[in-house]
Amino acid sequence: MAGLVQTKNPLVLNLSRHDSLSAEEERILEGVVDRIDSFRAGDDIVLEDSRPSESCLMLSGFSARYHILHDGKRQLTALHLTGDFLDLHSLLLKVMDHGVTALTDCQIARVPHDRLRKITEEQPHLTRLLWLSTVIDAAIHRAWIVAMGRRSAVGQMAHLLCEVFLRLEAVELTDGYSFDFSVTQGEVADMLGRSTVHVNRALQFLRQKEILRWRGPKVTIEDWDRLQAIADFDPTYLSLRKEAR
Amino acid sequence: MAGLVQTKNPLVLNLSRHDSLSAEEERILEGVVDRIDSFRAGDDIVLEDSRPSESCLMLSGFSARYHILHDGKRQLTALHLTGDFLDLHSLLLKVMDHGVTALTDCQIARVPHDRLRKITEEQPHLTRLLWLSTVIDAAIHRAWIVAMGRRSAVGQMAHLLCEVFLRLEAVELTDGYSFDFSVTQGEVADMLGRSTVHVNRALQFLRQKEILRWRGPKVTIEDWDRLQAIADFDPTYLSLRKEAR
DNA sequence: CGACATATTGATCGACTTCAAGTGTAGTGG
DNA sequence: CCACTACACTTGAAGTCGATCAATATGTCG
Repeated sequence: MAGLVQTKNPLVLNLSRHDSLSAEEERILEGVVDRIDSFRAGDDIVLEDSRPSESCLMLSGFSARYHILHDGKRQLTALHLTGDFLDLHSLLLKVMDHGVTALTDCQIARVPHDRLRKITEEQPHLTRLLWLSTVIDAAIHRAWIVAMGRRSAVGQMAHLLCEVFLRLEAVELTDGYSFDFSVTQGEVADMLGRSTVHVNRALQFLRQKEILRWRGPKVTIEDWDRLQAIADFDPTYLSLRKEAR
Repeated sequence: MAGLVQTKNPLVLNLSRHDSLSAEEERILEGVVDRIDSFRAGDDIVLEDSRPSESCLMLSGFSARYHILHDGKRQLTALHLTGDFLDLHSLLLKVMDHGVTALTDCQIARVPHDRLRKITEEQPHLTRLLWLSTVIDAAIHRAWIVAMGRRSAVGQMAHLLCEVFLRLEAVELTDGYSFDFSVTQGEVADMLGRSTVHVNRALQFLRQKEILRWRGPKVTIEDWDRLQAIADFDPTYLSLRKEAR
């Protein structure tokens, strides 16, 4: 269970990125997590069409929302890393419109819906911050739509890497411009909506231009400015500024 | 101003699609709309990077969220019709990460953020329903991502039409399998992330197979079953069932 | 009618997919 | 320590989908 030890509750860390929390609010969030579960890479964490009675918070690893089409094709619609909720929206949607799969081994904390519901009854400010986290989810969806629709494969790849870097940096999982991102090119292809071969070639392009290194799980951004330029990247949508919400 | 007359407040109609409202809640929603504004096709309703102090609710017409890339390409990331909020998320995001443009002439109701905020302080159930509406937005985003990434142009086109039909039906703007949808093929192209020419050809395919008719603003689905089949369409993500939230 | 936007069509081009090997690299068991 | 296996990554070739370019309708509105 190495790597799990954290000073603060991950939910506190997550929400306090966007606004300050009172001591009282922190106390409440401490009590909201039920138990912790582990998953192996490839496991399903949440099933499509299920009706969860708790939501899942990532403590470590990477997971992704996915859809499978009738012809067997898969599309990932979101990537989750430490601190992210994977299915907070199930509190309101009731029925999952997608599954969630573990891309790497990962640990998640279970947050029972009745406790979240109690927060919505009694803690308006915390409720708004939880709401905010689903709204940021949606902003990321929009950025993906733009990238899929109107960027080249290389631009889209670069955009994803910019996003992942900043999101990991926000939870202190980067080391300079390096970070662990142990997903396969096939999985990246399913995020981008492209073929594995093409993802491979986009990465080769970025490597050959000395913008990126990616050996095994370790990604290093060698030229952040050019990566951003290729991606036409604007980080606004990640809402990484703290302000009163 | 024809067509505006409605028995119920549009916000009541919107939220009561997903759960029942008390008389008290309906009364509160009646008082939440400030004024009504009109826009002409092509107008910007909300600007990217702005910090709105009110959110906009569609009363009539069609509008869309959009992003413009550095090279001038445009991608629409959401389509809004009667009853939809275009920027409810600005209540929490504070800064708009996209613009909203009027695709047709349209009327919108302004809902001041301070009144919405008051609801979040005092009305947990209404707050959850507002939250739900942003969460459905996100579910639609995911459906678009899947369609862009893993469906053919024809499948994607069919999927969009299935979605628009059901959403319009939910607000009683359909007439059997017909509805008004006066957007240009260029605008559809910007929703799908494809070229105008290709959208034209996808539509011709659907027409030639006698699945669809589309003359001027009027769309008629001639074969709903085959349209759904081509789209591989599952309406779950639209959350069109009423249940306790 | 003229002006302008939108829709349609054809031809060409290129990005990306698919298919099919081949090349690591890590893990397993003898 | 060395086969042997299993993935993942890489590469090349061929094919296709969809983009782009360029005309030509068609339609609408003043």
